[in-house]
Amino acid sequence: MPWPSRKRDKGAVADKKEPDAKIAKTEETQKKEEEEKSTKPPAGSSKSGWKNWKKAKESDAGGEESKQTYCHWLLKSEPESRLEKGVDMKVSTVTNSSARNFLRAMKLGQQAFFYHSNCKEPGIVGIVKIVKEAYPDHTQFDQKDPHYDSTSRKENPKWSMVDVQFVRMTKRFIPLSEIKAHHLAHKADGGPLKNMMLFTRQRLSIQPLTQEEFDFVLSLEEEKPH
DNA sequence: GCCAACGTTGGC
DNA sequence: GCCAACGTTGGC
Repeated sequence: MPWPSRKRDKGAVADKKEPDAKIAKTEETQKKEEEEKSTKPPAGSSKSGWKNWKKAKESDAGGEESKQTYCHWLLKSEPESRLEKGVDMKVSTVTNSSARNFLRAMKLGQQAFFYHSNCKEPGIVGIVKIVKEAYPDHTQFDQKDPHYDSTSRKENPKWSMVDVQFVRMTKRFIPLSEIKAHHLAHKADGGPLKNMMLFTRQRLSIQPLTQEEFDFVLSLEEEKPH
């Protein structure tokens, strides 16, 4: 049986009960890396990979998905164990430059919905906040780690992670079905959830939310379940 | 650089 | 467990 492809995920554990859960994230495609490199000043480039990486992060802000300044997020997590290379993957992400860009756009203190996916009742269960912005995921350099990536170099790490901290559970479970019903209604009447990425980019595991989307979804916790 | 084949996500 | 959606890969 073939192992899942290496590009799959970098999942460190993000158990919501844990105060300093780490969410490891996405691969940068080689192409992207090259693009980023080309935006850097050619001289004096004996800077550390880390600095280059940070710089790339800043220069990356012009992409189509960064036109808007996002200040809230939705993080998908599978509540049940799924084994990958014999290791329990609590958080995973797609190999996707969008996911990577979003991860890196996360700012200290921003809040994110913690969403349970791939389970009987998918939906939002809680709120976490970013306590450490994107930094290289050390597991990609650890040969014994299931996420070891022989093609990633320390000077230019392919994978990143952020740290999030549990803030609180939502006052009630907010099921996907309910959010979806609003999304459909809002598509017709122009309401705040009309473009919500949970539906327009259904497979993206790290998604930004606008202030309006965040506020609206949060307001649902005050309502009676539907 | 198109696009068919393929593989995975994740709702149902 | 099925399969639609959709991202990725690779042949051309």
